[in-house]
Amino acid sequence: MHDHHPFIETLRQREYRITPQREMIIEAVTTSGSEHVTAEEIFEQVHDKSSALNIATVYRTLEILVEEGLISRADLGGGQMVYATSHHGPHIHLVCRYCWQVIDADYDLIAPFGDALRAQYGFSADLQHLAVFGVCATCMAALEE
Amino acid sequence: MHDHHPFIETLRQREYRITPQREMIIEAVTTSGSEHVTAEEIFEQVHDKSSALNIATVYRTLEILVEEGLISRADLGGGQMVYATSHHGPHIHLVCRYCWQVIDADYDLIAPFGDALRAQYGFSADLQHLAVFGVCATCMAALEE
DNA sequence: TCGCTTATTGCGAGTAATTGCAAATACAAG
DNA sequence: CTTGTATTTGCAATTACTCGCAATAAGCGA
Repeated sequence: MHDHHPFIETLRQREYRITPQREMIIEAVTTSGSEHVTAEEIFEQVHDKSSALNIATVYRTLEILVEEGLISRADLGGGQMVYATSHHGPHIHLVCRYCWQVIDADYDLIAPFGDALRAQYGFSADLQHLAVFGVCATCMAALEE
Repeated sequence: MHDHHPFIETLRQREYRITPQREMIIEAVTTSGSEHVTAEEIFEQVHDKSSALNIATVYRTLEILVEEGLISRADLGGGQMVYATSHHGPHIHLVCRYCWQVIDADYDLIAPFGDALRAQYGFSADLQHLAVFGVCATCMAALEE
């Protein structure tokens, strides 16, 4: 019983059933070269190898992985959610709503805010993969000209 | 040529054309009793009085109002975006991803984060109507039991 | 190994929001 | 008031995602 991937082992321990679909999706999401993947990209990557997969299953599996804290999801505004494995470490995305450029910002900037929410409201905010919308320096300069 | 609503006047000054549809949508979004409205609610409210309106026009008009800074939009996670007029004042929504309860939090908590982003990255973040996802105190207690 | 139970999948329908394009119309100029 | 034209609208198609339900199959015990 050798499972090849720690995510599989974690899911098994938490009493999820290990299906070929889930194995393929986990394989795809964790071996992706880029930092962020969309559900559609995962679907295509897996579908190339095996046609036994439905897009709804991709969404449902990613949902489980997010709930179990193995991956994180962010809305970068391009009309699709993006997913990242948690071992990339917490980070913030600053998304410009004019040029759609994404700037990666230091997580430490938002950490005090998370602490304050926990202290004041008992609320544990998901800030490890936060997307913040706004206007970047370049576009701001262009607007003010 | 008396326009009744400051938003109309602002749009006219910025060289948008004033159509009956835009007037009705602005009327609906600003006279709504509740703090947040959805595009669908606005559409229904206006459609009751005049059938000359399409849902796509509602979305396009709201988009303009957001871009012009007259209203703000937030994704509270229920599958629908909610809109609020800016004069309600800045506020944060803490959305629990288990029970979907929404807690209104003090804007002052997030203000230092916005300042830091501006200082360090020249990025002007839209934080005046931010939705933050996480787990509320009640659900957290239930999970840890 | 063979069933049994229950989680999971695939499929199709449904939802909120966006977009391309032709028809309609706001508004300025004559 | 009429005309010209660029903007805006309505419509239909499309996208990203979700959901209900019947069929399938994972994992357990015998």
